[in-house]
Amino acid sequence: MTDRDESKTGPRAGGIAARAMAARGASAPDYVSGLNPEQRAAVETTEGPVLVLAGAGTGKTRVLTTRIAHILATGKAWPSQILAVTFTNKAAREMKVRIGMLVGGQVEGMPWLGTFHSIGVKMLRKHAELVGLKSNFTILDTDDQIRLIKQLIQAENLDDKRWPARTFANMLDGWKNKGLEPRNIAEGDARAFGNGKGRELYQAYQDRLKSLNACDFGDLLMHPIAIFRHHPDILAEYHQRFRYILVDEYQDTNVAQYLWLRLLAQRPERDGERQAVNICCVGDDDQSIYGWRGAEVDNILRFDKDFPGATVIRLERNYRSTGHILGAASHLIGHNEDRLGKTLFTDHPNPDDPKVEVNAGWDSEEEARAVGEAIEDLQRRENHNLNDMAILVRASFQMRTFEDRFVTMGLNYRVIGGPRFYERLEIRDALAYFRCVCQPADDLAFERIVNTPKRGLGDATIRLLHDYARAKGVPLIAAARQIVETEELKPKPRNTLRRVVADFMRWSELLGTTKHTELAEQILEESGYSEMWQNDRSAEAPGRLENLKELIRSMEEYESLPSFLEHVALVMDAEQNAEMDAVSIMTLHSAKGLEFETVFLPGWEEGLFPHQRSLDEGGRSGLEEERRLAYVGITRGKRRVKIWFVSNRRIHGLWQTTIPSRFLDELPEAHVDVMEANTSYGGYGAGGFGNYGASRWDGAAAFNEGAYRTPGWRRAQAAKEDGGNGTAGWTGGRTREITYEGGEASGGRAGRGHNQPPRAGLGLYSSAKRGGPREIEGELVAKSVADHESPFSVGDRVFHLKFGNGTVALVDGNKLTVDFDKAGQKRVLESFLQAV
DNA sequence: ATCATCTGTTTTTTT
DNA sequence: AACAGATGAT
Repeated sequence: MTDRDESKTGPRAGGIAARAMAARGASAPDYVSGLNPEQRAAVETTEGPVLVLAGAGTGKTRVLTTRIAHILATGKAWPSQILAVTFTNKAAREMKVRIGMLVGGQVEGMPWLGTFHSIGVKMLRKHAELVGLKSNFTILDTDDQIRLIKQLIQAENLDDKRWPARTFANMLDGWKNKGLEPRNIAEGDARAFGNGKGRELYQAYQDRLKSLNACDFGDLLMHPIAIFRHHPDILAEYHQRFRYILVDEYQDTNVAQYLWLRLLAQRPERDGERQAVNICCVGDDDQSIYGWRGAEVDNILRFDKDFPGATVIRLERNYRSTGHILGAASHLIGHNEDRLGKTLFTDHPNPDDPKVEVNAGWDSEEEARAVGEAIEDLQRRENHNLNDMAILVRASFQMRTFEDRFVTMGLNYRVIGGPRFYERLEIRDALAYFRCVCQPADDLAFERIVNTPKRGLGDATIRLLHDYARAKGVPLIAAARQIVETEELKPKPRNTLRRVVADFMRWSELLGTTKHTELAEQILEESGYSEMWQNDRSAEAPGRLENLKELIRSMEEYESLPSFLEHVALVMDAEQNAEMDAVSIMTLHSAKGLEFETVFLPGWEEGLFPHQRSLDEGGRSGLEEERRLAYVGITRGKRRVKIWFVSNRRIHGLWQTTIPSRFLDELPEAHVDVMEANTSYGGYGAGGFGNYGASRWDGAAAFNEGAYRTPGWRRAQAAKEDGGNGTAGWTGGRTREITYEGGEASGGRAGRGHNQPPRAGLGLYSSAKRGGPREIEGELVAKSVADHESPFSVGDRVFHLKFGNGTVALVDGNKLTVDFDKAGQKRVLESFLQAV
């Protein structure tokens, strides 16, 4: 190990260790005083393997950070001797801040606290030559990766439509997540792609990466693993260095990460004795939500075997949420079979706390509006900060509706993990320029910008350049430099290319001398890239220029262009201004680890949540992962959780009727309030979701069978039969009309009839008075659907809230085919139509 | 070489 | 519906 660390130089004055030691009290240090016994055990059991099973909100991060502070304070290790791995950059950042708070001041000197990937790069930079890379290798992002794969597929003379690069990229990712090299992948997998050329493509891809002096995300783990395996001396150095290893979110580690960790943690025997492995993994099997990305919950279950004699500590005392929220979450997650089984509890149950709310909406727009109103309400009436509220969605496309709504309302919001700064077109272009300057072998970057802005260097020229480069075996930039001295190109492109090459050479020379921010600016100016956007009259051009400025600004904090590029590749996410008061909108996945006073959970509908794809691809375990996601969502809330579902959602551009998520049925009545505006509410089991969407049951036998054994479901069934012919749900034609008018009346947004606030009494819960026809505002809600006697017949003119006017073309029970004047022919439910 | 139009695909989650 | 990529016209 060449870098200097504190084990050699001693604690620096003002360094973290020094401060930690100063903070240590004579007896029990005060940093443990606020801990409960389990937490304290997790902090103080520093020696040997420890597995902490930490339920949501049980102070997991606190334990981790305090443990580190404890190790430092007791002088067991220097900061540089602690390896602390987190799953996300956000988590790493937070840990740094919190350790800093414990120890006082900023954290410096924890060089090995970071994500698997950032630590991986750090190691790889040091030993790059061992895997055939140079220390300044580039990290490819998904976009580069796909472009490269596409080239390879074409080079193999495969049809790139039949064998999409994206698919292969996903396969690659899967293999690397499992720690598989080309020779190790399953035969079947290898044959499954590109006419059986999967393995060859993988190998070709790796070879190409090497010649580009690049690696992808997976390699940041794969390469270190290979190095550890083939160079025991290097591994031994790391063994010696890392006295303590801490791993956050252990349930989310994949096989590659597991192998990497195990190599670092398992020490060879010495004098017949296993050396102490001071590894502490913290996780929660109930929050394992990255199975689709190769995470193996199994890792957490196997901990004992990997590290014999492990101490297992359970944290079940929840400090975050109310009893109702915990009750709802626990009951829901109880439906999972594959779990270690923890039960969260709180010391402060309070029956006055608000129950978990379930709300119904007509469509996604109404949902957004209702959520917006609820937010304003909390703001106004309860004086809540927007910062204390979050909307957690299953899929990012859901965010847009909320954004649209909040913009018109003038409500501050902040999208977390949305379209990423560094993924924007202009940013990627600019970065490509910088990459070319820093890494002359970066062909992908060069290709990206040779003709951006348009210079007249089209396909033909690039192809020639490519061939030339391949023939000479040099990178594209080098080839370009040579080719302009030959007669290969026509004069016009040749001169243009010569200018481009000259530019890059000039910039490269400035790299060492000019300040990097100035150089960056200069590159964007001289290349004509800034000008390109200045001349662009499109609406987004000014924003793009602004982003470019922001890019330069954010470079200030880094010392050089290369180090900035590294940051970008790893983080991909720019800091957001956390200053202003704003509602957060994010996916459930990115919400993990966070908490909010109030949490909104929209989109609880079958197909969206649980997501259809999880169901299709993951079967039961897929469903269980979705349920864990729901659990994560609910447990983000400290005081209020408000769930929404709607009956219409636009998917792939067309409106679809949706039915409520099965997860709603899995919530315990005792902790849940079904928000209903109207008259009689007969309990949500009885009145409720079961009845909703009765029309969907027509062919949905599967829906009735199998998984549905919950009390709520049975009640729903009972109610359904109870209602007998004619009272099932809201399929009655008049229902729509009533709700429609209700919506208009209080909706406050005329002209958009389909928008309608929840108070209008959708009949979604069918406001069950058990056993009888239901009434809403004095009107009979349900009509017979049993005999399917449609009020419509072929040729009738009808109106649909989404599709507008049309003519009935076919009647099939309560499903009608309608030729809409504008929207074309659609198959719709009778209940969505009104006679005109 | 570049632009316009047409096609097909897409939308789960992320380091 | 929105977008990317491909194709054909200028």
